[in-house]
Amino acid sequence: MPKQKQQKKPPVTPSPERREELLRIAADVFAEQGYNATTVRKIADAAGMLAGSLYYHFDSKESMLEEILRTFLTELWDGYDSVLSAPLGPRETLEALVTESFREIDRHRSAVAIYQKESKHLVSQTRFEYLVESQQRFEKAWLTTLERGVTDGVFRADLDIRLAYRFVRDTVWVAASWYRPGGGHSPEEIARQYLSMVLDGIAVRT
Amino acid sequence: MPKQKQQKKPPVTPSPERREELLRIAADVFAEQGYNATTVRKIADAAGMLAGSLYYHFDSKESMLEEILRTFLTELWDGYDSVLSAPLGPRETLEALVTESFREIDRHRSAVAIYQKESKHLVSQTRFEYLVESQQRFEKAWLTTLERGVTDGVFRADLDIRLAYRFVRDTVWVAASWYRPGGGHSPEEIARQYLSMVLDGIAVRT
DNA sequence: CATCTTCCCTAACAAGTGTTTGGTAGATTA
DNA sequence: TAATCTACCAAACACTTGTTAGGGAAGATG
Repeated sequence: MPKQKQQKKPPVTPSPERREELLRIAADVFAEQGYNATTVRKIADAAGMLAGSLYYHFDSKESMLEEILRTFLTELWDGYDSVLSAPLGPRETLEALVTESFREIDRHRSAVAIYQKESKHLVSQTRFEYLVESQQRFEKAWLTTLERGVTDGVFRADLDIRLAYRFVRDTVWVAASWYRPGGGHSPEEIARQYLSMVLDGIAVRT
Repeated sequence: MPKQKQQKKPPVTPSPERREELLRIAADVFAEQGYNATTVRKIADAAGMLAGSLYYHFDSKESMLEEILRTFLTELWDGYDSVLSAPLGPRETLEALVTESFREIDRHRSAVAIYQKESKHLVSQTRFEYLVESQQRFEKAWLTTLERGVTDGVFRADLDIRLAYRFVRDTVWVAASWYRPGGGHSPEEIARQYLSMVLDGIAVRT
């Protein structure tokens, strides 16, 4: 990171559509090569322009990353909140959350991959504090649902609830690393299969 | 990557013990900050020396990464091979593989974390071709075990076997991202709980 | 027509990158 | 004691990095 001066926005007004398009391209490169391994020149290449031209649209490389992750999380919580505010039982809530997660993976595959790889190093920067907040809401939503399920007798009571949380969480989100849209499985179909395994296990019932 | 000339080893002979120690340190930094974000100066700092001094022990930064991953995979396959060659039923094989995996996470936490984050970009380089080979053996071992289980009637036949494979695989290895040795749970204890969830699910049986 | 706006290019910058070269303090060996 | 070896330092190297400044082509607007 060579320089860093003030961070005032340029007086010019780039079109939001072009911004979105460039962010989509940048997200794909970030996801494939990793944020740090991705140079602005690679992004510019993929967009068919030169490195400096990106700075007509964005303040910095880091701003692109932030906008990608923030857009994703905003949309994610739109979906989650509507699920969580619905009058569902714990099992139905879990099913809806998992399904919604796979839909988000389908829509924001690259952003999810970036989030998983980079969020851990980013949370220490004040600029990315919203990642921590989101993560806490996320954990609370899942833990509450699991606890509710145990209380209601629909989830097993003999499990470490925090371990179960991480189990479900990781199970769902790592799918972004191999999932490819249009690969025969719809998000709903994958969600169904995953839920079948998470809820009932892969062993035959005896 | 500024220069790159011949790759002949130095005529000097550094002690293997010191090499191992430095690799342990490097692995920790790689795992925490990511390979690309880790500069050789950071590694040297953590080791209490200067950047150039590392080159007395290693050819390059990439050599360190390769040796870390290769050491890990070698030991991993030592464990896996002894499990796979044992006369076990499919369920017992799966249990043993999962347990062995958590033991490896316990022993090579940093290497596992590095492997998960970086292997995807590395496989395209000829230097890291052994990663692909390992991954193929890995997939074959797991798929065979799962198929054997379906044939024997101990695993459910109504599941997409490749989805189940990724499910089990990811479930196990992402644990390296949060697992901390000496954190109350032994590898065997975590394996037991994970197996309970993977095999029987988290829902109460009705 | 002239002016402005949008969007990109050219060309450079300063800081940071992995790596090399030559040297040297201290222990080990002859 | 002298020679050798081990493990490091000091200082530079060629190159890459994110970023900036100034300019210009094409279209929209007056």
